[in-house]
Amino acid sequence: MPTWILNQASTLSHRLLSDALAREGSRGYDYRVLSVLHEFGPSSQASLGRRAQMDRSDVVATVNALVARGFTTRYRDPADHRRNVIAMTASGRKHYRRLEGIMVAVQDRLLRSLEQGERQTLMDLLRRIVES
Amino acid sequence: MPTWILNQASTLSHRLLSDALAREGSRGYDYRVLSVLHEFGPSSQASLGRRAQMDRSDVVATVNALVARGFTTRYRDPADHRRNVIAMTASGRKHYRRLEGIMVAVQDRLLRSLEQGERQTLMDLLRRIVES
DNA sequence: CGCATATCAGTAGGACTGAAATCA
DNA sequence: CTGATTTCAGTCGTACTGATATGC
Repeated sequence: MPTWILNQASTLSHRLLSDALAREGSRGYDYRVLSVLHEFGPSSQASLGRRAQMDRSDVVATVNALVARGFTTRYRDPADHRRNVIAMTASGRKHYRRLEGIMVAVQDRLLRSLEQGERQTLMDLLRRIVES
Repeated sequence: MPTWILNQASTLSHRLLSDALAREGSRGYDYRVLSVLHEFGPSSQASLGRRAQMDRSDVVATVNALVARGFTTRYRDPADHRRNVIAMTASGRKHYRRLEGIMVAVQDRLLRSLEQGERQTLMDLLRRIVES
């Protein structure tokens, strides 16, 4: 069944990913938050959640951990006191680059049995499912 | 990223599936165990686990629930006292048929934006990833 | 003995909920 | 007031581990 094979592929992907990220002491949520910060710069937690498609409460926990490790800062937004501004530190950027490398390697490991064109096709089909 | 879009598709699939199964008071594990029993007949818990790709301890919990609802029986295997024999009851078969219908409907819902040939292609690509 | 099986207790990460407090 | 934001304390289903007991 499609749902079953999809689940198996996703489980494999998740295992490869979290094993690899764990070697840097990180998990999926860490990478997702850092990559949004990399792409969009300093952001409120709510916007991190929207862009990384994470729940608000998971953003809190993830940012707690990132701040504790010195990878991001968190301060109240002077222009809107409801918001926190989360920003990457230099060491956070370094950590993000390491995670980026890991991510690229994992993509290749996951898709190694497919040709370039097939990888494109797969992405296209999955995207259409998600966007339906 | 492939891992990301794959994860999104799988999350959508999982949501459709568990919402639909929940309407019959079941979860994914229930269906997986019942479908193995349907295909292979009475089985030990270890073989259920191997065939449904479930952990031994999750099989225990799932069979507990299925027995409690009268969908399967569990008795010691007279030929090998280490084993339990798990078998579907009549009401279990009826329940399984309901779940089957739900599963088929969910596949169609999930893949509704793809043509028949594209569904085949997708399955083929995913299978090759899993089998790599 | 080694190995397979079943059970229990517990862990881990991800997705999510409800309620409370703060403030634009 | 309404609505957005942050935080806390949980739940849920899935996947998995370690230890124990039993019996081939």
